[in-house]
Amino acid sequence: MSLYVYNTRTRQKEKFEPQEPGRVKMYVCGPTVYNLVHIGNARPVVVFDTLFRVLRRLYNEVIYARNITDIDDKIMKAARENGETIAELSARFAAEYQKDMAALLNLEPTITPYATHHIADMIGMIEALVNQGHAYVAENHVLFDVKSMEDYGRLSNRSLDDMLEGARVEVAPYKKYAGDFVLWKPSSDSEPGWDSPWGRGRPGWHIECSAMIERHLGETIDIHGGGRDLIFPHHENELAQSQCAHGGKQYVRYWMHNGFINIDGEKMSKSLGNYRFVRDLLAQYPGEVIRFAILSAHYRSELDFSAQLLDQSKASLDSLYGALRKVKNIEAEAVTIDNSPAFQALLDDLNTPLAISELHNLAHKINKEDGSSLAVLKGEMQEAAKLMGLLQQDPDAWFQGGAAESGVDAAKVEALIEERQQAKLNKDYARADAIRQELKAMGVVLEDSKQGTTWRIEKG
RNA sequence: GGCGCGAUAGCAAAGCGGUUAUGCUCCGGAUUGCAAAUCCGUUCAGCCCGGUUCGACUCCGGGUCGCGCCUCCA
Repeated sequence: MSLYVYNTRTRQKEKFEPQEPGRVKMYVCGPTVYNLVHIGNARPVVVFDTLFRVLRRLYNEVIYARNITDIDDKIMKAARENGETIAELSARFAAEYQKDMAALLNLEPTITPYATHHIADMIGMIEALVNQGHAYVAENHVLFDVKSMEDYGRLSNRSLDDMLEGARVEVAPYKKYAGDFVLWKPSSDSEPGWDSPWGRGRPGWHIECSAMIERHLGETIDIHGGGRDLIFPHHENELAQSQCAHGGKQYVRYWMHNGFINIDGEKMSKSLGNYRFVRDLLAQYPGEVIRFAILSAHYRSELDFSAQLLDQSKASLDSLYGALRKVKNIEAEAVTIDNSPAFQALLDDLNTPLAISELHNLAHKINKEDGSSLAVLKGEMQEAAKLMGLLQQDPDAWFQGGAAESGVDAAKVEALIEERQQAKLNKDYARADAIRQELKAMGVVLEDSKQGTTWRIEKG
């Protein structure tokens, strides 16, 4: 029973073994908080939350850090436009982010470090790099000297010369070499800044993650995750900084990167104006549906987000919760899912689509069978689903969820069901059907069964 | 220009060198006072061209098409 993960560094699936037995250290790049987060920001969170759940099942101790970037030029710009400080703005959006991530049923990470709380750590690391000849000062900037590192470019599998050929950005004149990147940059009097050996300024993008990892997790961590686009330059540069600051010591053992989310077949971008904010999606779909949609494709694939995907996800969850509703009065047996196909699928580089299909298989068995096996099946299904953060609510709550928002009065529905029950007993089927129609008009569907009549909100 | 990814049925999406993926949808049947849910069954696959093999959706080569990254975008 071992976990296998695809390691970006080696470009193959590898057996996962933590550096310290029984203790896993994982870091995932969180958002820059200058706005509400979009669905693309949510994918790594959901994916690595699932990994976090799997790891916790396998190891005694899992330390999971997910940062908040609260100093950045985009934050400065947004704050200036709003007439507030970067602290106010970033605190506001960090809170909104936490709210959205909770709505998507993500667990709290063990640690949520903030960049601005680690300025001193960053300065310390930059000093170490300067002292060791891996960084230099030029025009109040401190730059990392990529040529001072033997195998810079290894993670993203590119040579320095290749990178520069396609570069789309002008090279700043103070750089010794075009590939050098900023560790520290000066701030004007009107810009946020911190005192440093190189004058008042602020950190470059990459140094925060390196410094926060060093502070909270140590020099070598097991897993570092994030979106595929972070491989270069962000993670390549993090790796360079940390490894050089630590005398060549390995920084990350397993690099994991999730694929992008597209919207109706197109990349999300400002120019296309097709950003999908999690907040807006949550107004239309339960968080569990959005989470299910994210997990319905393998994390390394691209995922096309569309209304159809969400509707299908909703339908699939209906089907799964339908089975759980059947056994809602049966106490689930505490089972070990070590050998369950769903768990095995997750151990194979987080194959969530396959794991979900196993959930369907279990649901199918529950629907079909009766008797003592149901308690075991229910236990297995709920345990497996829990590893993905799915199917943890009461089935009736699922089906009747959003009743209040849809303007449906549950008490009234119950009363009408009661009246219809009487009508049926009196063989007054005309009245019974009229009630069904009345409820249907309200968006309520009745389902008769041997155990009685249940109701649910019809998809709107 | 460099590096990399993908192409599976109406839609979404996996595993697998030979045996049903799975879900949604469509169609037929069972069940139901009616319906829903459920069950049973059926139809619909693997971009193109070669090669390896007894056998390829699965391995190899070539092509076509689509996509991503190449300094602050998850």
